[in-house]
Amino acid sequence: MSANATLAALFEEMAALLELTGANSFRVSAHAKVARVLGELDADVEALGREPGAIEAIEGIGEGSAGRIREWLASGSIKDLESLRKQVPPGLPEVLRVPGLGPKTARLLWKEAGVVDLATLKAKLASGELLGLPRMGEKTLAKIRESLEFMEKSGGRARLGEAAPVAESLARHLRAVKGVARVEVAGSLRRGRETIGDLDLLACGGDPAGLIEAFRSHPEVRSVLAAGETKCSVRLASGMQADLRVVDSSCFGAAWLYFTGSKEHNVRLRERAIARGLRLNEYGLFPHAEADEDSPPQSRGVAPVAAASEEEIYEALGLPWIPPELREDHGELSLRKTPTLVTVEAIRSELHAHTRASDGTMSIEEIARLARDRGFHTLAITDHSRSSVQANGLDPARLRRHLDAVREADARLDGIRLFAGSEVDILADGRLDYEDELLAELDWVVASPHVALRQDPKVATERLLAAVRHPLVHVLGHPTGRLIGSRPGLEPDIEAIAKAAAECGTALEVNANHHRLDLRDRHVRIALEAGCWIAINCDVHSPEQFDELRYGVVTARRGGLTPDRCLNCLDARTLDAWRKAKRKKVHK
DNA sequence: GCCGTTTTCGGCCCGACTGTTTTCAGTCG
Repeated sequence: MSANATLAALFEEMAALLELTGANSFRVSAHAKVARVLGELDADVEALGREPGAIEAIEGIGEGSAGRIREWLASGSIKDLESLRKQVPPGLPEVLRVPGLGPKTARLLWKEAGVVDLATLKAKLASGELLGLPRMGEKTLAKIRESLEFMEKSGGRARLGEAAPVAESLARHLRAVKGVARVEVAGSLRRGRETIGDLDLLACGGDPAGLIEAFRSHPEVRSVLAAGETKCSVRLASGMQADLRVVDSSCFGAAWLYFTGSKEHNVRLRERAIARGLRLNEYGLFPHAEADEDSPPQSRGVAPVAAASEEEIYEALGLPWIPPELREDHGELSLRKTPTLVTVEAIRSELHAHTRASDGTMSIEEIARLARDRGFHTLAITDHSRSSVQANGLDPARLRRHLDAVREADARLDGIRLFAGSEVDILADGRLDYEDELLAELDWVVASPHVALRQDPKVATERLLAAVRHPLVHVLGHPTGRLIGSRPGLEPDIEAIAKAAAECGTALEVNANHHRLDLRDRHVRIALEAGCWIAINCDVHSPEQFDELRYGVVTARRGGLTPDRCLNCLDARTLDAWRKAKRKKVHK
């Protein structure tokens, strides 16, 4: 684990321990913020530690935390953390992860009932001895039991590609309710995060009670967690939680903004509102409350400055509309105008696809026709190379016959250009899986790591650098090889890879498969800052995988990708020229 | 603990829902 990730985990732990010792809540959230900032930091905190003042310069990290970070970098431990660990049972922080169970309750259970971890919590729930503690009635205990059960079964977040279809099914179901004007997805799904904790939907128009009734009666709903007049939370059969809010159409924009988040982005907006003498909530942007009025402005009939659309709220705050994918408090509030990010519609080619020759399910002609039907002008056929035995990789003789077949199809089919290429394995030592002589015969080379994905980061960096600098490679495919939720993959120095890729003109791939999303969002940002070309590829093996494109696009958008830096947005002639120029450039 | 178009002290985002309350604390997003 990198120093950044380790320190993020330690600050996360400190925040939890502080909560459990009953520390000031602002102190707790300050630690949690330091953890978040460290986790998302692009720069290496170890390197920053060597520059005086560099750690303190990071927004959200003050003198105290910077001191603790340096203490850890120098000694490998943090005194304050060690002392907190002595005050709290080591298993207690995991009790905080039980949904519905917060710091106050965890502390109560610990101090009053001797709960020290999930195991003792479970045992004491079973024995009935928790009943009768302050605020611990039958219903509360039943909810805790249910939450524990849920944690054991599902344990975590769903992948974007699994959550999105479920949310869309719920939205369609709600749109069929009589009188409904609008139903939209919000939350981390709208922001396009690679994993989703729960689904957020927003609706307006029609009868709120009818909407809530329709929501809780969707066939996927297993239990209802809460249902009020405007809000309903359910647990789905998949274990995921889904929330619906019903709002008035006059404040739909404020609600959509609010429930899209992120939480940190919202906090920034509210701070900005206050600085302008305004007050922002999910009902709108209002003139700030007078000192003696502490009830919400909307309940006093105060007219909002803006509420109906997100655009007018941002405008009233002196901001351009910010695409949801950028709402993470990563500096987006300093944007002067709305960036033109890449879209699914702007993608005109697929540059990484497999046929039956290796491990795909389609013939050359079938996949070519599908690509053409989707409006693509170019498709790169890139079957696996010989080392990928499990994927039926092609040896040189088979590859040459396959190239002939692709070129024959290219000549025969109208309306689509086929590149005869390969997805060539980057071997563990950085060599490619075919001789240069053969690679030179290919129109298109995607080089990807498939084996030795637990390499030391320094070795992995050298390995990928060798592929990026190879004169015959066009694209570095799924650079880290990670699989979300199941395989961490390589941890190369992405800045070094990006720098080399920019110099050599090699494109870096955002693999759109929802298990991969590799490069990930923050890597895309690093690549763009270095000046790289990006390719968004579905890595198609079967027809439905063309539909994964949107996950790749949204990931690239989160990294700030504009169409002018995206290979797949080039027109056919320019792309072909890029392909040829790429090899000439490096051959010089 | 962090931070600064009132500030180096005194703030720090805001409302819905639930359960156990007889007016509200706790949790969540």
